[in-house]
Amino acid sequence: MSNEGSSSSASPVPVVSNFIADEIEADLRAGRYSRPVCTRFPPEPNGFMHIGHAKAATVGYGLAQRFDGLFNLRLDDTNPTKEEQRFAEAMASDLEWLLDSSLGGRVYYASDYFEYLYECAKQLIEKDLAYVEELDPEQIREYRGDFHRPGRPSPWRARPPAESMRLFVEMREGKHRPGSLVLRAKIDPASPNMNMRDPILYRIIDQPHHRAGDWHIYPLYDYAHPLSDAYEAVTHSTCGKEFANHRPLYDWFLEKLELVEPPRQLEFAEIAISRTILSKRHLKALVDEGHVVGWDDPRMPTIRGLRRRGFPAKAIRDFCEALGVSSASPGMVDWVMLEHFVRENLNKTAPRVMGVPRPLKVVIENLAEGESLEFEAENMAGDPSFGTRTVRLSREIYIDHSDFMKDPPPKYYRLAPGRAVRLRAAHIIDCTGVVEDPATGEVIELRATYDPLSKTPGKARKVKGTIQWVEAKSAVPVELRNYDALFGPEVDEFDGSRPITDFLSPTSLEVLKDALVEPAMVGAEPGTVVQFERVGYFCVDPDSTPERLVLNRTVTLRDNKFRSIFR
RNA sequence: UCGGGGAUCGUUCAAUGGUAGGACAGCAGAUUCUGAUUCUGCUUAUCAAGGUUCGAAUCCUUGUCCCCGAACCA
Repeated sequence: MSNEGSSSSASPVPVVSNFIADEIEADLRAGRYSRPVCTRFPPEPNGFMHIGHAKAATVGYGLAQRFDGLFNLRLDDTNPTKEEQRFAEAMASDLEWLLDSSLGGRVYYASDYFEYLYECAKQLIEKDLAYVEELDPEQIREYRGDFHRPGRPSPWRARPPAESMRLFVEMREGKHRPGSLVLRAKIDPASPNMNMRDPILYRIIDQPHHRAGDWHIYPLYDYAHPLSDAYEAVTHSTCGKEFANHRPLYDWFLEKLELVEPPRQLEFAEIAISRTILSKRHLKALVDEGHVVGWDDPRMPTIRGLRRRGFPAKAIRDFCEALGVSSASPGMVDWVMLEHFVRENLNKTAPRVMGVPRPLKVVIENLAEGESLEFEAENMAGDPSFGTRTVRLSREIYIDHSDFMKDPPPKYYRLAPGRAVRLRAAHIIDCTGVVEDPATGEVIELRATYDPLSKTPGKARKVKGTIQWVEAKSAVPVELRNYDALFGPEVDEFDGSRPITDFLSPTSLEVLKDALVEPAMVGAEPGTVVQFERVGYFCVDPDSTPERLVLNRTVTLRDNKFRSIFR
């Protein structure tokens, strides 16, 4: 019954068509590169991969596929105070799951280039293109000016290269305190582009690196990134539009170090998703403060969370593809679009099974105690390859509370006093009585009769409604975890000025402990996604045991038409 | 208003001087042993004003609005 690997069928090479593909195409025609196209996805390993990373990853990967090129995962671990090895390893495995493809060993770390980066910095010093700065951080900021005032040259800007070289080597050796010295590029203190006002290349951090070992100086992004790209033979370095202002600096390093066939930085619009927080800092807070069970909590927008909740990798990829790649300003895309692709994928892959979230007992009066009828139910209507399962109808069954109304509105097709519905895969029943709790007036049991002819082709009468049900005797109790949005609708206004917990949705998790499912679910492996007909998709949680089934609701089925009858 | 980027259905992405189109959402209808799926049809957009042109979302001018940038973060 497991369908965990259902998305692992070889997917055809995606046809990527966007303005970045056009740029690459033009570079290829111009013969700009004598090496194959190579793209990369460069996350900082300071948390788990989330849905916000997915677009950047799939764009880079899709481009590489499109041009029959190479794709690298590069863990951008240049700041040992924020990064951890466990995050790096999780990112590699999450990325392989998302891409449904092995990275073929092309997993690299910026920290592996530290020695190379260090040598390049020494070259810049020799060329009098970098100098060791002695101003403290506040002074540097003061000298840098602002949007309206040009910066002033630092008094240390004219330091002879030999002296900078000596100090830089000492920095590496740990002979200076953090904050006391810094290596800066000598570009233009008065540039209108703030990034060009003698950017800092190296700072002192007295902390060993979790991979690279005993270092005292660490390169900054702006310096490490272009050189890492070049070192890996990347040709096209895609990134978010927020880095567009950094492009001149990216090019400056490659030019001054005289690297041949330098990579090109190409920016595209990243996108935000409604009702979703993608800041790793805030996601980390939710984990650390215990608002969720972990990074893989099914409510989390992390890849692991979505996976545990049953989102297929293909659905996430389809979603990213549908977003497209543009140079327009980043926008906000609706979470329901992601859900659409989840439904679209699962509709074709998730076996059908019946389950009742809120059981309501029905006694079938014309079926004697001990008597029962058996039916073969299709696991996927119209697709015999999914097989069938046997469902049994006997005197006591359960239907869902939502499928009965004492006073139904017009066009309500489900069960009501005196009305008939079909039990999915079985007979039509007529509701003959309602048993209420005398104290509360709540409906606690229904009486019904089944129509023996209603399973005979040609003789069966037509009824409008078909509902799911389970036999009382064989029904299996299950813990259903119903997930709504982790955050309330007002979270789109979240700007960090108030605690993230203010935006948590109070109803994000509803646990239904008395839900019942068909015995067919027993033994389903964690990760299996099924569709409860007429309800939604559910994924077997890793916490699930053969004794106690635990299912996470993936997404509900669309029910606009049903809802509309109540309007 | 220092620099950079951008503005097309409610949202998102196309159209690169020649019929403004797709996807999501929405609305109607058909089919249906899932009110699902599937199918059919429909509504809705070029920021504004000028200009060039037989013809402008596209080119030019002016204006308006939005996003990014002043970490020893990435």
